Amino acid sequence: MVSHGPVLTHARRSVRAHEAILEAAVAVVGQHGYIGATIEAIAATAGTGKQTIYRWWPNKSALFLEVYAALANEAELTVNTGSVRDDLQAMLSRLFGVYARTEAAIILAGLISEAQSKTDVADALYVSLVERRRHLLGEILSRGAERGELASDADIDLAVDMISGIIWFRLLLHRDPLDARFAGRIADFILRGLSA
Amino acid sequence: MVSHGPVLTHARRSVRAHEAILEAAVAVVGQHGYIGATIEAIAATAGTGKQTIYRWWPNKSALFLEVYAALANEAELTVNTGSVRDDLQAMLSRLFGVYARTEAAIILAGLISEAQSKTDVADALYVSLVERRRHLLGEILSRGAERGELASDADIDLAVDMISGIIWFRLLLHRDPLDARFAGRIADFILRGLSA
Amino acid sequence: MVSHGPVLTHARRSVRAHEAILEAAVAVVGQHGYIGATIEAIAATAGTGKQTIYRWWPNKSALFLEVYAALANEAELTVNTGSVRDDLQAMLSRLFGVYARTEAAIILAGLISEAQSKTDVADALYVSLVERRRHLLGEILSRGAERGELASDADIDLAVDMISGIIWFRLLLHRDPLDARFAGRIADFILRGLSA
Amino acid sequence: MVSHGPVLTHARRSVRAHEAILEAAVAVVGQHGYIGATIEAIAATAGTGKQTIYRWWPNKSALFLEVYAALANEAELTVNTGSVRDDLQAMLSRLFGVYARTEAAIILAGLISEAQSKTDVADALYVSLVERRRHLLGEILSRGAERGELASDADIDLAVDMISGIIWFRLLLHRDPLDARFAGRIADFILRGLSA
DNA sequence: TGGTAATCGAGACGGTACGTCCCGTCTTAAG
DNA sequence: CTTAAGACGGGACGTACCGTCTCGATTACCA
Repeated sequence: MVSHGPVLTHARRSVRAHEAILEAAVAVVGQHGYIGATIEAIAATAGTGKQTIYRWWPNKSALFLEVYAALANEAELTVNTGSVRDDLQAMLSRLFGVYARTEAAIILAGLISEAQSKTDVADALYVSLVERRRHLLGEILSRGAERGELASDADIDLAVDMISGIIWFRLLLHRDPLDARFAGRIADFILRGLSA
Repeated sequence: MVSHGPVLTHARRSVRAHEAILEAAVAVVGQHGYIGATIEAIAATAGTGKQTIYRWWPNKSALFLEVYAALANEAELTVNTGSVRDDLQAMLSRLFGVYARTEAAIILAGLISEAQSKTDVADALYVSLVERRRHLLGEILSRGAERGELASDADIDLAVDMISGIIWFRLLLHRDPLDARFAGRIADFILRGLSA
Repeated sequence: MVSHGPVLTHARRSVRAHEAILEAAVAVVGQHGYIGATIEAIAATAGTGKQTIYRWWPNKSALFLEVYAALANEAELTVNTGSVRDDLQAMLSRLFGVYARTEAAIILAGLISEAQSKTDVADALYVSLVERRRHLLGEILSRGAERGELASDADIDLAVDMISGIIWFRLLLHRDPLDARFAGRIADFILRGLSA
Repeated sequence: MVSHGPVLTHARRSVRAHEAILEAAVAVVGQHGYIGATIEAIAATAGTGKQTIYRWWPNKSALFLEVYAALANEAELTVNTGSVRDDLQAMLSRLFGVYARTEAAIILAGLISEAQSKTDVADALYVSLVERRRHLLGEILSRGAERGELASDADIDLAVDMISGIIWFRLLLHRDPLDARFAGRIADFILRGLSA
């Protein structure tokens, strides 16, 4: 006889409500900004009770961390063309597409703001965003180094953060566009910075 | 043309109250974060009435824009050593000092967050921060270009934003330190990126 | 006419749950008062699901009407000593005992309060309480009248309500005690009021 | 130089809001009963913020104690005709009028219910209602005793509570009317009960 | 004696109201 | 005319319960 794990004899999380809440959060943050996105409005938009939100997320940041992850699914950013320049160009273009199409930027800015005074938000953001991004970009650059495209003393770690940094900077100031041409300029600059 | 001078000389803006409010804003934002820094708490901490705050600043962002400007007086960042590397190193070290000693990062993150959905905040931030920083860094790099330290096709504009970007990135994720060594790595990378 | 008897005889009302709920209701009302006695708390105390309560009682007042009836079983108040004074004294003493030992007063006050705005509660209370009490006291006084203990023009109906009234008044203000001595004073006063 | 008492340098209670709240409380309790009379609904009806209610009354019972006092101004019940019967008849008729015209009964029942589990409500109710009523009725009967209308061993204290009791009983069961005829029956019964 | 349907505990759900905090406006009396 | 104080109408907070619902598990009759 085989144990099948814990037996749950009670009603479980409603898929419908869960999805409605995530969608409503996106809609409301788009209309009223991060600070203006109230749990009250999200619940009303989603057609759920407030308690249903609080039951599954301890606070607004936790909800929006999940919303952000759903919007900017960075797992889909992996590329491998055989050239650092092309990899960077492709990956950044794809990333820019996400930011252009979604409310990810507004949410990101709000989360960064909250992270300044809430350690748990900072931790979650670091793990789900910084480390993931470092990993993705690190792989591209490491492969380039192995192929001999980069200088032996290249500061890869710094390059990785510089890419993230310039994107944030442009993204959160939303003046100049994040487009394929900009991706190309970044790739060029980074390659020069990593060459001998 | 004749200057008539002030006519209504009764009880004008109280210097004491003004300063107390700015100081209280810093103190409160340090304790409760940007979102948690309420006008109510600032007024109470400053020992003023709420109305005195609303009389002189239209809203929280306006107040914190002034607080930020007072903390991070970027006018004091001008340097001119005769070498791009030394200029960068010096300027960044000085800037990092400001961020290390003050609540500027928390405030900056809050303002960026609000800028996502409030155009006036975005505008003010752009003028008082991005353009100023671009001007300062632009001067350093332009002088270097004139001296022939940089490649003729160097993407100076991008380099300038990259420097701002990496600083924000590190600053707002507050994990790895912003110190003189890091300033050096940035300077090195940028110089390589701008060379032939 | 043919009785078909029960058709659906599967899984009937759980005696254990029923009793546990009544006991829990008494316990909770004792701790938190009538308004504070929530179905949620009663279910938790009884160790049942909320639905089990709602299955058998339409609302809180219905539940507490049953609880009150179980506590203050007025059927046990019948007496017949052969003297109005002794009957009254005995019956009231017995009644006071119930009120002294149980949470009946708290529940009664809550039901009266709800009866002000809910006709069905008012009706139930009238039938199960006022009429029953009038009947019991009425019998005592009628027997006295037949025996010639009372004046021929005695206002028996008013006397009956006066007895109920003074008890409520004392009971719900819970300052002065409801004891045998008090029962005696009531009996004396009523007898005088009903004499010539 | 004369001290003029404490100097209050701040905004004071709004008469308009205060009155609007009391009136709204009456209106809402009339529509939804005591338990159903929510602070939220009262504030909305009064056109005030909820906080304005909570600023001046700690809870619902405190508010309704004031409302009850305003409705049933028992100070206006004093009478002195020279005869106990006439005094009682007049006073009760006047009191019945108040109860017939206002929501006093619903409020009273709610307060009595809350008094069962909240000592402060019980205390307030006792002082503002029971003692006041005892005093008023006590005076009528005492004067009668001095005039020799009553027996020397008359149980005046009990008579007083009996009058209050019978009124509550009729009032809160709201079946039979509280009218002048009923006032007469009470007066007669009480007089008999207090005679030799 | 096994099938089966109502009942059970548990608790998620859409709601309403709670009592609190803060918003931005206002009123007051003192300077 | 500004100030400190703080009341005001309003909106959102996060929590407690409402009464309804769904979910396996249990129960106890009936075939």
